[in-house]
Amino acid sequence: MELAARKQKILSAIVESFIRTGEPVGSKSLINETGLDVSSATVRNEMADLTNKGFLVQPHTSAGRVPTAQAYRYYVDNIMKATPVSQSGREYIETTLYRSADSPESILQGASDLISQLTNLASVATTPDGEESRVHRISFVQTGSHTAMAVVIASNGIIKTKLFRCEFLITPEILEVFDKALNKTFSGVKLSSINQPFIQTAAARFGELSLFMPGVLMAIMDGAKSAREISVCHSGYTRLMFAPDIDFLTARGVIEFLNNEHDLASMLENLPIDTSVSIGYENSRTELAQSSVVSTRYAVDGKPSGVLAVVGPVRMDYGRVISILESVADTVGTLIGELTDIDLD
Amino acid sequence: MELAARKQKILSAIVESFIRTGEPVGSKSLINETGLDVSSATVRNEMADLTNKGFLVQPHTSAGRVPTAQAYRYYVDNIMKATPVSQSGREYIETTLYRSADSPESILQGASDLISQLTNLASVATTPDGEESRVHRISFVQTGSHTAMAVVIASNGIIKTKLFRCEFLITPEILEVFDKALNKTFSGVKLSSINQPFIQTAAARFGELSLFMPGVLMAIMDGAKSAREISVCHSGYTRLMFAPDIDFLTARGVIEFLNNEHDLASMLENLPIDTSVSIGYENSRTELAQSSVVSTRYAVDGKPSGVLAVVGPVRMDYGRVISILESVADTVGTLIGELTDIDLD
DNA sequence: TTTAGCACTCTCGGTGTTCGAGTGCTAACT
DNA sequence: AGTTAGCACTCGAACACCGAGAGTGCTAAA
Repeated sequence: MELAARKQKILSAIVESFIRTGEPVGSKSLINETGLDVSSATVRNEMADLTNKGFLVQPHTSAGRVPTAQAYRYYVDNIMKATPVSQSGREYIETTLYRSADSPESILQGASDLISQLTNLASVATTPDGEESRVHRISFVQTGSHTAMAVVIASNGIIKTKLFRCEFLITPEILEVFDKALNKTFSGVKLSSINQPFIQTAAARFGELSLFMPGVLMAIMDGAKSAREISVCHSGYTRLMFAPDIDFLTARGVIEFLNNEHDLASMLENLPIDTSVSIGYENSRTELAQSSVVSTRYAVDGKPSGVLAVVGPVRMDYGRVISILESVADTVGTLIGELTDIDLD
Repeated sequence: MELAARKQKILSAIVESFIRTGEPVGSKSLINETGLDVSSATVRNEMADLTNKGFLVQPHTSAGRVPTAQAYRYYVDNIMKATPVSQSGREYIETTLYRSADSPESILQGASDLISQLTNLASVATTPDGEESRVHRISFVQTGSHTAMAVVIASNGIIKTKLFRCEFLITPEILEVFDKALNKTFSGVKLSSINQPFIQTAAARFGELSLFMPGVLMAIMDGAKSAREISVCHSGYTRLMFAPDIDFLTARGVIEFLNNEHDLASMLENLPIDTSVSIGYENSRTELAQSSVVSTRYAVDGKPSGVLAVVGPVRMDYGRVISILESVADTVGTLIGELTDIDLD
């Protein structure tokens, strides 16, 4: 639905004023604040129209108007211009993230921290999934007389370590045997196909040698699993409790939801590829009906992968949040790209 | 201060009733609920006395009495009997924790989760400090053409991995050289003495070889540092928000405090060795003035080390919480003890 | 189409008023 | 001397009421 120029101007002014002050805005004060060249009565007429069309509501008869989710939606889609991040802001993002550019997990934890800090809201980020990657190599390190560590190096640059225990005394020779046999079996295998049946077939192939291996095989399976699985980083839940318009129940609901790995992951999975804004009840989750979620995906080697998202009150500065998210997404994408490029032959 | 038998009985009844209901308790209702064989007037007289002595307060003239922190203190010290954990409860604790008995960190994260789940409150736990431990061994794993991982194995069983990057192409031979040279330098060295100066002296000793090593040395220093430092696990902050008597501001303050690694660590450090209860304003931190902290330390090989703690409303079931904490502490102590015993020669 | 004017509506903050739970005190009782 | 019944008193919670102020919708004139 397209709105006439003046209606749009008035709607925009209302949304911006409300985002700023959080107070319902009346016809008179709107004229005072913005330099609109019409009388309050005209504004009132337009407002009545916008109310009929579903863009505004009145908390009660004698109060000003408050924008509905539909108004925010229109504002975000048709009016708002993204406030681009300044040069110095970009540099800050790059240098901050570069400092934690060790592994995908630490990059994304850093990104989440950074986003939360810049927006002053809660933030979540997911690592790229590893469904398509393969085992690059598996190494072993002795950590004790009966314990050792398996290091699973995946083709997407993710490295996972798992400890395991053996009944027998571990020697360098034994680890050598493990290394040879297991790399032969696992190298190049897709992470997603390393499951219980695969492990059992592998064990069968090793014959009696497999008796020595239950711990190792489990460790590898676990390692492959966690290298394959998306992991969710989050940051700044307390900031949410300081955000305006967020009362106890809302904050509690949102934080509880964000802490529930399963539900959160399933929501994040379903987010679109582009930057998107979910306002209030547009969110599928009732816990988020009082909040908005702004999300985007970063691209690794041109392919959209993990998501970066911000959760905050409906009344937030969408323009600023979107541009911060997109800037960080850019940087995260390149950093992770470099990680995978350089490391593998 | 010792109280006469009847006074003590009344105080106890008031505290227990208030813990249960959260309502100020009056003389009449107290008689109804407990089987006290005196009249309400007598109870009133005793109550007036207890109020003078500072054990009770009235929110207002015509309300019942509410126990003060002093009353809880007296109750915890003189009246309360610890509710021992049942046999099945103990078994549950043991089997749950055994499942995550890989490393000290995972044990303590598991312990924190478990405590929070059992008490329905927020919980924090710290790993043992590594000030006294030494480097057992350092191993290297190649992870890419220019990257590798240093594995620092400490004498207390803590294992830390750090990634590093080299300008030159890494080969197994180079890692071999690193392994020899660095284990010679670092094996047996106290973690606490591996700092910037130590690294610099070491680098000087390697002569021109050290030019190849800045990344490795940094990785080792970082690894040693994180193996030495106490790490704080926490769990169940959302549960705190569901606890009775915890309003938005209190919850926010407490959670913000718990999220501040530095402040939290300094509080935990100063906790006594025995099980202790800090009630309301007894806490040094103003953020915790509305809450109570119950804490204990687990012992590894007979030596008190990390702490387990619960944070919750003043009105909590101290007996239950204390016994849960102590049970978990027992199990954590033995599990960590086994970890360090078995793994080193 | 815009605007001035006006009657109307509804919240907010302050002010009684009632009701009930709980108290402290006193005098009688054991 | 300690305990208890009785009673007057206190204070907060709940509710109704009121006036001020902000904002509206409608109408009639520009």
